[in-house]
Amino acid sequence: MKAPGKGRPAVTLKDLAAELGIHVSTVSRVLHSDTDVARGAASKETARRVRELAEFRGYSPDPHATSLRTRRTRAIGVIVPRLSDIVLATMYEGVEEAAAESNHSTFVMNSHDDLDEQRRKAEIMLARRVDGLILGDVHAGSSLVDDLTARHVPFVLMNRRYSGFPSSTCDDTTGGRLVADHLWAVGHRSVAIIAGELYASTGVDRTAAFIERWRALGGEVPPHRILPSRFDTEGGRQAGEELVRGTGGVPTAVFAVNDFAAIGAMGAFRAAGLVVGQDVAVVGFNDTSLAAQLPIPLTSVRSPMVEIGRTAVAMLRRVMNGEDVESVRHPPELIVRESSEGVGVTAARSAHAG
Amino acid sequence: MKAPGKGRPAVTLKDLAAELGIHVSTVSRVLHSDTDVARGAASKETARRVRELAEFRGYSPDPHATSLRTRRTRAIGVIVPRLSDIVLATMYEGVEEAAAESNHSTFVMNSHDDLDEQRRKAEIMLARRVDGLILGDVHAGSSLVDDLTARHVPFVLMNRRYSGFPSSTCDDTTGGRLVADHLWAVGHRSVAIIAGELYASTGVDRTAAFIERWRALGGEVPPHRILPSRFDTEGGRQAGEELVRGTGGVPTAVFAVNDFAAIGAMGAFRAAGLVVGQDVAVVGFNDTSLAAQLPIPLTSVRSPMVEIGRTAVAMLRRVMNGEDVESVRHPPELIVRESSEGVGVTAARSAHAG
DNA sequence: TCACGCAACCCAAACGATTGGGTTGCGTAA
DNA sequence: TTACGCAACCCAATCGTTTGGGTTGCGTGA
Repeated sequence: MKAPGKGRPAVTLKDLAAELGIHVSTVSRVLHSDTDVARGAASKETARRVRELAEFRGYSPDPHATSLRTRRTRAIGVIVPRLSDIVLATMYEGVEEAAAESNHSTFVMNSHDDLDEQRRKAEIMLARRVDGLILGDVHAGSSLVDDLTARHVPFVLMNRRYSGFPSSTCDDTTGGRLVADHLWAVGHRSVAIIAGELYASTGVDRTAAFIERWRALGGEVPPHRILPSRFDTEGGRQAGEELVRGTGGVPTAVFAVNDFAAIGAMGAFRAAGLVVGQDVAVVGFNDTSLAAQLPIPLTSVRSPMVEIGRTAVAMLRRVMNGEDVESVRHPPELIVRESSEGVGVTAARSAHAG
Repeated sequence: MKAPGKGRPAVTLKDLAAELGIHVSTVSRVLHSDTDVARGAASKETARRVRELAEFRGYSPDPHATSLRTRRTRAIGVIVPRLSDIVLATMYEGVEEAAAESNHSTFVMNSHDDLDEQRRKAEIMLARRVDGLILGDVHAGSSLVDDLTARHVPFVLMNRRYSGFPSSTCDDTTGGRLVADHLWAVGHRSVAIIAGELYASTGVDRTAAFIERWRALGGEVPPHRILPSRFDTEGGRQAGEELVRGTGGVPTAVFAVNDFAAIGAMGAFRAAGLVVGQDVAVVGFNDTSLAAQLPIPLTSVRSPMVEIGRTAVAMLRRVMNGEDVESVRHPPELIVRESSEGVGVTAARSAHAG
């Protein structure tokens, strides 16, 4: 197989200037002004010739020379727990889109939700001289955000919030309430929560809001029915198995703060001989593309993931301009499907009867 | 909320040199030699002082100045169809890991499997002056690879192969055969294939190998039982619905070239009142983390996704060095689960009987 | 008539790092 | 004694852009 080898030298401002017989600074100014002539830098005619030649030769400014001179890179760094989590990958799509629209490039890195790795990755990005950071993996109580602030690094949070710092998230509080209202309305009274990681505001907020609303409705969620978990299918399965094994019987409804955890839990229930949607209702969160297509379609709270990513970029741009920004909590929407619908009533009723 | 504002100026070689009272070139050479002294650039004692101060001041070389001078960026560009596809996201994790180990950064972009966008993204990466490209989205017959070759851009392919160019992929041919052997052994004789996009070697190779092996075993796959599809759950559902609607009855086994398509198909079968694992066997591909946790665990072909990504980086490094490289096809492994196991025999038998 | 303004340019110093080629000054072999 | 080698440095050009500040030369108002 052929080995392509090195690329060829690119066209520079100097090349263009030489070919046109004018000075590079003139070329530079022309190519930077969007108007016809750059604040008197060149005649209309010269400007036209410059632009034509640049186009013809396929000139594209060297980003390193530019960055070296201007001290900014038009690059933003994004850190997420892991891109193989569809939720974060989708948010990143929004980030990439919005960044491209404002002529920025993005670097992404996985931190695997590890504190040391978060720091390490942030340092790598800063060493790359990114203009700002988007953190999608902030942990409750992490000192990283304080350090970044102290170092005057422009950044915003995404996905998870952290009080006192600007973030673009789903309104997880509303999301949790929607689920409580739904399960209550369908007739459930005995519920459990697969609550996610304790360091992630997503799981914490969804759980807290659910509980609060549930109480307001007159229900109760006993502590042993609130299970911290990983956010992936494996985590959901473990929590599901624990619920099946647990004392006091299986609840009639389970709220998993994440679709993947919900899927894992469904697996555990099924392995225990329970039919999801009949014996036990399951609700997830995020309404990833899988939810609707599962063998038993999953009720889930739809969060505007792409929009969350886009907003994060918009906010970061303002922060980089030194402006103040307010956090944005995007409203979610409950999508009811078979896993918790209609049949759920049966489970709840028979549980009451039994 | 506070607006962090701009970062502060970083330490430069000049700063270090001034503080030590020596010339910046000496500092540069010291910091670049891994040995005690740099080919006689400084005394042991000076070298020590330089390194100590650099560490103390937190010196990190400006990548733009370096790139400007050396004409290389230690950055590699990665283009994938979409990161929200767990398969590509996982391969990218391998890429990121391996790149970090050899001190390279990576840029990823989504092309959405659109030819124009592939070109556009590649141009953006080249404008960013990446040292090389990893393409995870090559289309059969695409001219992009030829153009890149003509321009002497170092690149390798990942995930999908393209004859004549170096690639790191799963051995999809073997994968397709494994599935054929398995379904045949379990007793199925009436099968269908949800074949994926026709421009992707993954789907094409898996399908072709399955068919070839199936014929060798004495079976047959009628053309109307080979359904091209998108790679996501929606695509699988559509294909599944078509199979259900189709003339000549539903096959007893279905091979979807992708786990997500398999999940979509399972949804369609279930909606039609068929029980997967009993009435119809389903096999997926890639063994994503979902497969094992589904309500009906999915038989799937495990492909070493992280390793495929890592290998792509290793290959690209060689290409960037001007060396020749051979394509690597990573061997897959069949993981049999409920969706096609045991019970499948029943379906096949009763189909024969009926 | 003459200075003054303005259009249309040019000049050169940065930005931070790398690197081929010096320049010292000292020890030592012939 | 002298030249030669070598260790330990320094010098300056260079990568491609940007940008504050010139310098021309021509038209024009007073």
